[in-house]
Amino acid sequence: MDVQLKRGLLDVAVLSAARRGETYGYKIIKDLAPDLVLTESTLYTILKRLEEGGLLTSRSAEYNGRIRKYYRITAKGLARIEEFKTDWQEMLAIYRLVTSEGDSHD
Amino acid sequence: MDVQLKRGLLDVAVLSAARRGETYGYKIIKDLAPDLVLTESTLYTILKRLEEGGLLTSRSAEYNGRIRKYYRITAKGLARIEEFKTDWQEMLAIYRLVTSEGDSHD
DNA sequence: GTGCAATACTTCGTGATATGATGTATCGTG
DNA sequence: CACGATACATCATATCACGAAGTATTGCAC
Repeated sequence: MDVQLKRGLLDVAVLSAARRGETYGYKIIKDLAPDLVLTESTLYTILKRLEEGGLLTSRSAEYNGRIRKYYRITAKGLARIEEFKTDWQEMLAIYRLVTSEGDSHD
Repeated sequence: MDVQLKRGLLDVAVLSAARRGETYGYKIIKDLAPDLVLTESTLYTILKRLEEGGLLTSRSAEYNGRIRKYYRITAKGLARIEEFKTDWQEMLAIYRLVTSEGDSHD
């Protein structure tokens, strides 16, 4: 998929993965995998940004000898998803503009 | 609208503006204006990129004392729009993933 | 006839961001 | 022990949108 197109979905996709309950980076990658492919470096960059922005909170805990950083979505994160829904409507309008075959007006 | 979200549409929106016939920068801005706001610096950057990529061709001509650079879409540009339509289906899948309310409200 | 908005294109600098490469460390399996 | 999977982190790089600033002409109001 086109990188630029993907950009707008990355943040919200990660947020949505955290919406169903506490989760962690490696799991998010696996969970999104069928629909959205992202590498570790991309994901951890996003997680850091979302946490710094207050859209996610985290706690580190040891699990089976490995440290896991568990993320939880905040109210701000949920609000972000709602904003996305509004934005999507604008996206749809542009999508229709782009895909409307020359219906010859003007 | 969210900048990242907009990114994926800019190129194809500009291409679609050129699909209905030869057009030029300033006009594209006005034509897209209701649906998609973009400044001159953004648009001309995009036009340059699209031309360098062979998605548009241009010719400069004087119109009423001012120089206009007319753009025409190429086969490659049209193909890019078709690709976008495919990508959009993937976008839709992710959109549904993001907007599907928690299948169980716990 | 001067000022100002609109038309029209260009270039530069900056900030945001996705991603490959690389590194660290543990666990399970053959 | 070797190796893949699990798990997180950081750095360098390339791409890109956009504000700022510049150049130049037309047309209109005063």
